[in-house]
Amino acid sequence: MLRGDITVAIRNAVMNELAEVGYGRLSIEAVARRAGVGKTAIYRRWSNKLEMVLEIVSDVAGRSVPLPDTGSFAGDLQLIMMIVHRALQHRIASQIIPDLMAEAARNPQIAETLQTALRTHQQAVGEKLVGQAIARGELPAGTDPEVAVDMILGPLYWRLAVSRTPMPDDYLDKLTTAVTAALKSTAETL
Amino acid sequence: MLRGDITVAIRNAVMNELAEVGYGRLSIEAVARRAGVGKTAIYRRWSNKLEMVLEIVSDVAGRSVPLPDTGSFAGDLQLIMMIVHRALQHRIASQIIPDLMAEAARNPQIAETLQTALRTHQQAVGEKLVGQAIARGELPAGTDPEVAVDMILGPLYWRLAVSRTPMPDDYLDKLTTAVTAALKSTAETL
DNA sequence: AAACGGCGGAACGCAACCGTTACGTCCTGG
DNA sequence: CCAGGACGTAACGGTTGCGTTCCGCCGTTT
Repeated sequence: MLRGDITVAIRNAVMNELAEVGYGRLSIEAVARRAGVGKTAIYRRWSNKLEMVLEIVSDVAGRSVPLPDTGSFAGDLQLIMMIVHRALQHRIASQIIPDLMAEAARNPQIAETLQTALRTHQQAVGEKLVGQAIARGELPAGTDPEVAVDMILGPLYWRLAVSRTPMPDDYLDKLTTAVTAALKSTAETL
Repeated sequence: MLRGDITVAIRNAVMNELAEVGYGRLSIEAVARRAGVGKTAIYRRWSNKLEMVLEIVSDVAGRSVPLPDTGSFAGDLQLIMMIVHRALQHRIASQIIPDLMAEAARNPQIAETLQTALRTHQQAVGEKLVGQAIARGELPAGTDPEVAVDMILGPLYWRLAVSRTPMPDDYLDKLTTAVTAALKSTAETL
């Protein structure tokens, strides 16, 4: 019975408000103002700020990225890099994600939500990527998917969401090369 | 004329409060309460929350890490990894840093402070590290110090401050090996 | 001994937000 | 045509924090 267009307006308002002021300073009243909506409309849908944000964010984050399978490890890696690169370049995402990550460090409920929304999927992609590459003989058998995920996401995240330094055109290529070399080397130490 | 012991109490309170609730929710009153101090004592030293936090944080962050020179690239790298690892494992640091980084994305003044306090120094370390390694012939001449810094800090930061997954004993070793291999490869693509 | 000044404590007026309630409007379905 | 329900608006009492002011205490300095 709740009107869909209003729910959409609220969802958008939450995302934008989250990007602008962060979770800590997000207020229901500001969301209502921004959405052009009464507070009542919000409280009719969620019972408080945390529940509202978690539901909305996990819904957005849950839209899963397809597992890559381009036929070669280099192709898969490049694809993932580009997807993450695009995602982290979105103004809203690049504001919200670090903010929620920081918040997750002190709020177990947020942590758990992000965990299930992101990490589970992340892990699956990592394992598939590495598994395929090993099967094709492109990576040594002992390669650790966990390290792989860190090596792939870490530098990109650092650069785009933390350091926020402008990224030269050839940067992504360099990074792809570097990560490939890095992963090939990890198993050799065993 | 301001009493030093009280200044210290306030500084500690700010750091702890920052770790617990984050910048967004940090309140002067809570700091005063925590430090066992009147609000007046705080306003006598700083004129508002932002100024207070910036002064205190940049003071702490400014304590510079010595430039590494162990004689070999592998040694330098391992040393840096361990230093960063230790730093990011501190309860307070691992809470405050992501929080301020997120805050910096929307507050230019915070961004600038962190920039001068961290990035400048970071860059110097990166350039020295890579420069030494190139001089020794351990890295190819075209190696990009910027990529190097991202490859070194990115995965560690991701793991310790974002993902917060427990770290196996051999993880640092694996990472060191991987990063070394990664950096050796980057110049080859030129 | 007296003056100075930082100190904690308490209270100030102001603003924002919380979560709830009451009201009047509008749209929809029976 | 009428009932129901979601809507926006407005107000509620309560809480929290701001930045300021005034007080009385107490250790230093002179």
